[in-house]
Amino acid sequence: MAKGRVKRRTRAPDVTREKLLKAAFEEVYRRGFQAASLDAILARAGVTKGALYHHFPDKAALGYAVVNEVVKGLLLKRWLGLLEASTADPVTALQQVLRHRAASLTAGEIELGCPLNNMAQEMSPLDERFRRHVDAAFEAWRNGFARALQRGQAEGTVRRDVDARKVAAFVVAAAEGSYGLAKGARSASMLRSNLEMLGGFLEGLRPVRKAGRRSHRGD
Amino acid sequence: MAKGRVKRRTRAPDVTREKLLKAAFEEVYRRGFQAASLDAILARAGVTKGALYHHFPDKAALGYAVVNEVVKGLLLKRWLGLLEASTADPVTALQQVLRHRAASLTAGEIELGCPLNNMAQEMSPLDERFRRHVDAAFEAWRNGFARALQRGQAEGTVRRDVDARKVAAFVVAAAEGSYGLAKGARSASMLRSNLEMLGGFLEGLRPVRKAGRRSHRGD
DNA sequence: CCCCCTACAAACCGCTTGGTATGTACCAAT
DNA sequence: ATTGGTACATACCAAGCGGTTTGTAGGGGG
Repeated sequence: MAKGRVKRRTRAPDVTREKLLKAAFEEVYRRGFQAASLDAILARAGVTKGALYHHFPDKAALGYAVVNEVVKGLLLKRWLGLLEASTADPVTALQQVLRHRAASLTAGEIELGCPLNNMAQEMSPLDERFRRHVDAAFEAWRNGFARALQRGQAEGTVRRDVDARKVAAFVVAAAEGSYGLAKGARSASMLRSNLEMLGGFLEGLRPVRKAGRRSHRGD
Repeated sequence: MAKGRVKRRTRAPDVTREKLLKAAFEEVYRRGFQAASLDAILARAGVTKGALYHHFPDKAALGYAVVNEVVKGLLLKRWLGLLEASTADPVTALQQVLRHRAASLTAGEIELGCPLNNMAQEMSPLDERFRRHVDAAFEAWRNGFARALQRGQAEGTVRRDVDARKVAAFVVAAAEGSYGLAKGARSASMLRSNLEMLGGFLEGLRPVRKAGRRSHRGD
């Protein structure tokens, strides 16, 4: 055969690794993890199997890395970034986050839903390590909300008779459920409506400042 | 048995069809639709490919039938059966449904989540017909809740300043999200806590009475 | 009785899959 | 200049996939 050079670009293993992670994320986001083809990922990344199996022992490890190094950061940025930067009380700040999410929806987000939730629903029952990686990301999310609420409780802007961690878990669940339903219905308006409702629920977390306490549970 | 015949059981095409649907449901529920192997389904059903492809044109059609003839009915029975049978006001009835769901959780439900939601999340972006079948089931669910709330609005047991359909969608979303998060966290207590929170949210749907509150006690 | 269509069983097929084996260009250390 | 490990590319493989083809037992209608 001829001497034809195959122009091997200068070595940059970390760049290759990130190209793999990005391509894997995109493919997994569209097709799901199990249905995501390694060949499709490699084509998208512009590398070959040699590169993949040099950086990752197998497909599962690539999936774990996608969760830890791509999806987790993306989610925390989206849901905690604005929250932790805000100086408002946590209820208001959370409502701002919800409104900002509702205002900046993309078509892809409606169609494909939340990448973390997708992987959670698909892989949690099938791969315990997958489940733990995903749950760690969810826990970070819940903790971010819980810390904000606890701060509000300390500052007196959030009712003290609620369990901040339980409320945080509920808010995350309601948000994920809303994304999921909207994805199934292909309806951005349904998602917006649900996020608005969730904001209304948060309103009930503000302390009641009328004289005397009201009990929501009968006598 | 001198003859050693391969006892071909008497013809019962509808029985065969239901065995296929049941087996397909179980396999899809565990592995997801795409990862569900036809061979595994057939082994579970105790029939062969000839039977499958006699009753269904392809794998997708089997999936649609599972949604329409298995999952949809299961879901509506679980979430609307008790609701529509109840004579209480819709808020109370919905709270009863949530409590009943929380009380009758199985280990499999925690591990595998909601079968309809699983299929919705996996297949909605990949197959438009799948999405429509799934969405029809979700719509029936939302409509069931919405009708109950509208009845309550007509009877004066539910606030009239809320959009019953939007509230219904939110409740379904919150419930599904709760199942999903609990599945990822493998936590029955988290699911129960979330369902309880959702019940608390429903409490806010009761009409506000300026002079004292309603003190009608049921059960 | 004899059809003959229904309701399967069994064998088979092309293709894709995740994973491996092997070869080689790059580059820092010697 | 030689070496040697790193960072890939290429070719290959067995297994499993959804789907098709072919054969045939069952049983109601004539």
